[in-house]
Amino acid sequence: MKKFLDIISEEMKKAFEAAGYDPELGKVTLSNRPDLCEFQCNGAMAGAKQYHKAPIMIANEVADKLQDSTVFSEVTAAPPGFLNLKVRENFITAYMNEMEQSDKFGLVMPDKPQKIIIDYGGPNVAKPLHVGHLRSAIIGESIKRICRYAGHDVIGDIHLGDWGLQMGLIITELKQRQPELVYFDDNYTGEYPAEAPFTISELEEIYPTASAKSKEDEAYKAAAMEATYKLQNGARGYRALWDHIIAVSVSDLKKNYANLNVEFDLWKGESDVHDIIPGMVEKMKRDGFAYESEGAWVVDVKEETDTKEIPPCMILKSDGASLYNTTDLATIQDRMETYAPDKLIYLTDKRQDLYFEQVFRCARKTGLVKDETELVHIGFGTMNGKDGKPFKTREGGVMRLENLIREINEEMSRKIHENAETKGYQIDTKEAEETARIVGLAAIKYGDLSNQASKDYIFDMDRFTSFEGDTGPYILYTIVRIKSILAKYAEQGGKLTDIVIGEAANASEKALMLELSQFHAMMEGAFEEIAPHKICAYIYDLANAFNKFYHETKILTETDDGKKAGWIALLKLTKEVLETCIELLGFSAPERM
RNA sequence: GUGCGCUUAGCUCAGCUGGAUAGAGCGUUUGGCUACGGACCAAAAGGUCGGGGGUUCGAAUCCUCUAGCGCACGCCA
Repeated sequence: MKKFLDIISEEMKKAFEAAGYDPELGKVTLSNRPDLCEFQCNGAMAGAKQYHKAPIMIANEVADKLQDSTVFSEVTAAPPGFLNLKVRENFITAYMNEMEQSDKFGLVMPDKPQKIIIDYGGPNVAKPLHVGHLRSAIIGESIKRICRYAGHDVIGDIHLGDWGLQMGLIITELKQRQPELVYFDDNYTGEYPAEAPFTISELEEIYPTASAKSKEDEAYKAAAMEATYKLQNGARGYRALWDHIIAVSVSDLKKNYANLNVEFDLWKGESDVHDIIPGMVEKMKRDGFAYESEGAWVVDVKEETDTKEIPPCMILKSDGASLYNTTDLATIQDRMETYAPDKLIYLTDKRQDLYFEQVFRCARKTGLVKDETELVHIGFGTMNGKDGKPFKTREGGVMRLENLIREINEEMSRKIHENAETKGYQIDTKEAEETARIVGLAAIKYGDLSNQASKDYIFDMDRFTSFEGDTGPYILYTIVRIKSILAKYAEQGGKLTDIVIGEAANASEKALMLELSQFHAMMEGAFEEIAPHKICAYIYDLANAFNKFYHETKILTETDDGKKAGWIALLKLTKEVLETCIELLGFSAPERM
């Protein structure tokens, strides 16, 4: 169905045309003076110059044409030339009922869905997730869901760091600790054990140890580099060991991401494109794009219109080894060949802006992607502590993600028990724990997503976990409250199906409907601008509109059954929209809290 | 040095792509509970939108200069 603003704009455009003016002037926007009107049109002022007429005269003429409009109940011209609008109750109500009956509330699906690959997460195997991985996961997951909801064919790829020196370091350390393992016996030809010779916690301890040793011990570092080389060039035992490392690490990662409600469609990594790198590099050399510079191989990516010097994109280091760029370029090639996406979206720290500019230009120039393939880098800001500096533990170290989640959950759990106590109801520990997990996740995600992704933001535990104000828990509370009313209504024998929203009886009810009617425009904006924070802003407004309506309206005690059913229908639609939105943000609401 | 980004209420953030009196939340002050869930609602106070100049009927928004802060600038990822 058409966006509400488009429908009423059409009505306004007809009026401009009927009055003898350019219909394009009839664009209607939300009112920024809710005390005066619901919607407004500023076209009269924009057209004043063109028609050599005072804007108020134009506005008056247009308003005249709308006096018996079926859309507007009120059209008034206000100096210097504003058109102040109110829509008819039956008109907005019909729109509400159409939303309720339509799939995705009537959101228009694209004629031709795009194939979109989103590259987010980006953890390294054998290293625990820390707070630095949080934003990529949260924002990426939400963008994936938004694109999918908008009707596109979306693939989320975690893009594991699974092929670099870190793997050689781990292998080297393992060899030092357990040299007797068959993986290190070059003459071994039998099957390797199915069981990994280490657990995830051992693995997580091995890497930092090895990394520290390599920084102090040259010989150790050389051994690690050799191990990396052997692994990448097909040493059987190392490859078997690598398989174990990946398996142990990935199963742990899956568990951690599942706790965040983050799911990847693909678990590909750097290792998957290792084999196609030589061919890709050769082709770039052959096609004359790559040339040798200071011993390394690079591709020029500067353009005439640049206001700054863009350094060339390096594809091979002077020692002949590949680097981050090489892997990313090869991954682009692989994705184009395997999935032929229309769009590639990357989520990383915004400090990589220039880097991705180089990679994208290089991919375009060397023909890895088609001209029409969109390459997008979403650079997000840093998550800072209350002091405005990058988030750290109390001791000053990097905080592990699971510790952060645990702290949030403990805080949530405390509040839930406290609440149950003041409200005087029993809550068993298990339910409290589960609810704390759900609400805690909403607190973290909403706190992150409600800010513009590109900006740094301050992670404030007290603020995010608060049930008041612009927070995840407040949104959930509103949903839970609606659920509670709907459940009571059903208990009293009320039907939740085949009910129709009635005409608004008061201002707050109409305001709620108007808020609901903005869903489509908001979703379009969130998708086009890849901006989850727009969803947050919307549901916050929607929750406020609902709470105000709720406060003024006694629903269950209403004696007019038709009226009551109409309100229930409106509540149901509100709940569905809210739940859809939080689903797109990547969290959900509990049954009670 | 060059480039990019940011600067809006005491604090944390919006601002629908140029419109009327710049909005929320937290905090502060005040009012509303036999509760369809008060984790709510209503109201007050709080601003030279970093600063200067320009574009025009009209600027937080566009242009320009400038200050402060952050970040990035070939062999890390």
